[in-house]
Amino acid sequence: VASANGRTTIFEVADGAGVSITTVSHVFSGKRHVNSETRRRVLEVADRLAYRPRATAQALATGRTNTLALQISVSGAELVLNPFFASLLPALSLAAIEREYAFVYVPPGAESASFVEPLVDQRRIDGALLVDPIRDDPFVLALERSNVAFASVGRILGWNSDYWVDNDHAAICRKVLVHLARRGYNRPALLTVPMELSYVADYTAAFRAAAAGSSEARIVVASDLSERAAEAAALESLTGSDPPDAFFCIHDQLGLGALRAAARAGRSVPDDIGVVGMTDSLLASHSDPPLTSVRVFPERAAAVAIDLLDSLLRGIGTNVPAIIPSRLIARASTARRG
Amino acid sequence: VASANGRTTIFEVADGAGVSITTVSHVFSGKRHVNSETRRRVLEVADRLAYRPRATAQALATGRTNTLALQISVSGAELVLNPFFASLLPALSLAAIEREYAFVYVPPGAESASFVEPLVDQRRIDGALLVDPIRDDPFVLALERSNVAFASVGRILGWNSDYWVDNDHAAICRKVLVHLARRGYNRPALLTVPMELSYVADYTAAFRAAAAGSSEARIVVASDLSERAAEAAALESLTGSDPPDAFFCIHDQLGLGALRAAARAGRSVPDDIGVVGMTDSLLASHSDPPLTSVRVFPERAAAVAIDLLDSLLRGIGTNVPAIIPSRLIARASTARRG
DNA sequence: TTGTATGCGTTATCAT
DNA sequence: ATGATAACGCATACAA
Repeated sequence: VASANGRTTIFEVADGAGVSITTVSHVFSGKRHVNSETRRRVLEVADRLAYRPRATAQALATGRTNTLALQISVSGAELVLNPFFASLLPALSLAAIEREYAFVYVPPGAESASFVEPLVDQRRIDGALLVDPIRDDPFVLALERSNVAFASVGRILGWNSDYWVDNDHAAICRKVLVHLARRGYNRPALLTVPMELSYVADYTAAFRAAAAGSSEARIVVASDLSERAAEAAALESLTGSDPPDAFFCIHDQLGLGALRAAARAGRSVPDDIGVVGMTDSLLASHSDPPLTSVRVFPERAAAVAIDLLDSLLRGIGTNVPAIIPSRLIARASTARRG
Repeated sequence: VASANGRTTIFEVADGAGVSITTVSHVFSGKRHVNSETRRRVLEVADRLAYRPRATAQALATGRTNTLALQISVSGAELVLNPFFASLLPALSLAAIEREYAFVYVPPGAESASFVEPLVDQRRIDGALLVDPIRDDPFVLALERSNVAFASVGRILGWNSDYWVDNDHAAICRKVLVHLARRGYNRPALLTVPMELSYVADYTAAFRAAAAGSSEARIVVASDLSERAAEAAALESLTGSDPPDAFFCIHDQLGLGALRAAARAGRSVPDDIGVVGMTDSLLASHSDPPLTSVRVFPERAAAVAIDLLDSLLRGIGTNVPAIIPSRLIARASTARRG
């Protein structure tokens, strides 16, 4: 019993079935045809001995580990609050499973530097999937240096590649602006943050493009993604000259800040000020008033991203960047009366 | 250049340093003494050739992969809302890194069944860490069947093991009841859910134990972890006979439900009804009124858990279950006047 | 359709 | 203090 428990090798199966290890190998890999009667015998013996090819031996022989690395560049409160990220992890791992990859999780930031070295240099992974990657992250640098393949959800600013998927930020931006205009908000501001992420850059660009022709684009920058920072920045713009009558916030949390700023400035939401958030997190439905937000689809993005990486690793690289559509969820924060 | 890029083997280093591969191996493993001058030469050559021992070859030779699996049994909204879980993932992986383990993430539930087989049977992992494990989960069953070592955060109900860490639920329960009593709430109810997790069972037991002697323990069971379910259950108890004057909720989200129930029953919080939540999530500080809650320390739990698993894998198993302390954060929801 | 023999890059067991 | 060489368990080029 003890010897049969997982310690069976290809030799014992070959012996038991009266064939060579080559045949056993091919029965499991399917890489060459095996007589159906022979195959049946092999499988029967393998089943009886609870045989499964050892992944470590396969890895040494083939040079491939069938393991991918995953890094999500955001962490802490942002990760907690954002259903896009929270769903992405399980979704990505499930998508990888279907392609028979195992998944190593890599924490973001400088603290992961010591992790990156053994992972990349010891060749424990075939490739990596990066979510909202940052150019100077130690992991990204290591992948680049060691020439390990990767794909990303969100582009890497300053890096040219076709291997990424993303939400359709430009379309989202247009959709939101149309929504606001229909409700009579005609001086919308973009409430954003100074972060070096592609989606941040995309919103700024899309907002500018949409505003061109009308007045100058109102862009309000909060110092970070916190509600407090958003409140301060929004309040300043509301009390300044030419105040906006709506905020399109690139995260729900910023939206909460905008709501508070409106209250402190003595304006009512939605009558005086409209507020739109992003990612449709639980904060959006629980705020007062509930926040109009944009729902994104992490499961879809995950599946597409793994597909992309898989075909890159197998050299079937005819893919192009993939764009995932999203959906506007209208709530009270933009339900202006009359 | 191309040949030197990560494809260097122990042979080339041995050649370059004029020693045997045995010596090179020992320089890197430290498993036997090497003359300091020899060591210096070896390291110099290794550095020049960018040599790192291949993990796959090490794994085949030693039978150990230096990879751990991690499974968190909760997902979706619960994972999003609960800072304990959200911080646990990065914290666990960092703790694993320090022990030189890579980390494979295993999604919870039946969908992971197809994942579990290759991971466990192909011996890709040395051991597993389970967070709030469930007895019938395919992964847990596979580990058991294949005799793979594991430790857990939270016990597995119906499974006897010393390899777990947990928050000090009994102490938390006492702390909360003392807090409520001091504020004059003397008919507290436990608001819980019917889930087969050790912490759920622990709270029920601790609450019963604390209530013994006084009146009978008031235990209100919501059908699930949602705010809506909590509201319904709490409302029913408030409108029944012998209504409670406080709710100790085993999750912040249940606390939000209790707040709504109080409002619908025409009671004010905190004057008529006190409410306490758990895990001190962002929902707690953002609710109206802000929720008194219990802060737990995932980073600490993570480090201890990895330690435990590591020593189990190395056979240094003198460890005992570890209990992590927590902290009560008092807010307006229990700030009864007078 | 199947088998033989070599390679994958280490670690570990003996030697010296 | 250091070496030679046999595992480790599979995949695969070459043969038959």
